[in-house]
Amino acid sequence: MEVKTKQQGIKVVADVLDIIGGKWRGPILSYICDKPRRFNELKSILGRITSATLSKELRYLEELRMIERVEIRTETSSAYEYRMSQHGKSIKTLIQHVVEWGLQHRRVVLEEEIIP
Amino acid sequence: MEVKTKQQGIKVVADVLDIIGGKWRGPILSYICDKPRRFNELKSILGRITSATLSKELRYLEELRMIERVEIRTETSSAYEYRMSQHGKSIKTLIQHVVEWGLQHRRVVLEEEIIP
DNA sequence: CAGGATCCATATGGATACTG
DNA sequence: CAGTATCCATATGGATCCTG
Repeated sequence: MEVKTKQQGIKVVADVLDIIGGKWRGPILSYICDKPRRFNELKSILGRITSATLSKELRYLEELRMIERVEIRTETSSAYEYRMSQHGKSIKTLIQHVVEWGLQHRRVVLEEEIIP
Repeated sequence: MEVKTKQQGIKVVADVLDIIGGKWRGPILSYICDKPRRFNELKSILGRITSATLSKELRYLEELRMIERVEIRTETSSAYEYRMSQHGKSIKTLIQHVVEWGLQHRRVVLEEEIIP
């Protein structure tokens, strides 16, 4: 698979933006990336997200094969955690590229504002 | 400038998504990237965008220092074109990274669907 | 040709309340 | 703890009409 037309490239970019875009999906992925997280753990790290929203976003990221919901059983209890899928892990590098460019962007914009 | 906390990293990512996200900003940048474009040229390439929307998006990308609006004067007429700023050009590489990851993502998701 | 002004449709995420 | 169901607020982009 490769990009043959600009139209296709644009669609591929839109796919990716759908995954890391929106208000929460980027942050959620970035926290799960570090280590598997429990539902309420994510909820408290993320701050102002509601259960309903977090639930929806997690379902969607699962559907996209970015994360997996796994049951953790002990003798006495069971719990769930969310972790990156094998494929999901690969987005970490991309996010690093995004951050790098974003920092450069800030430098440029700030400099222009300091020395107009 | 560097990222010291995850919170900062998340903000930087949000900055970038604001630039290439939304329905039109990615496509607009990608067409201007190739070569300078006129307003109505963009409008017709982009297809279903209205003047009002295109106008808003272009103003915003200018404000972000991604593109520049330049007047082209001849003896008999004047016209405007939009071109990437020096800084704006640097996003091309990032978009390539995004496309590469996006293609990999498609491969993974499609394969899983073919062989469930 | 290159837009601005105004008003409107829809999608995203939020508030609230509830369940096993 | 880990969610779901329902309803709702706001933001993004669109439709339409107008201008120099």
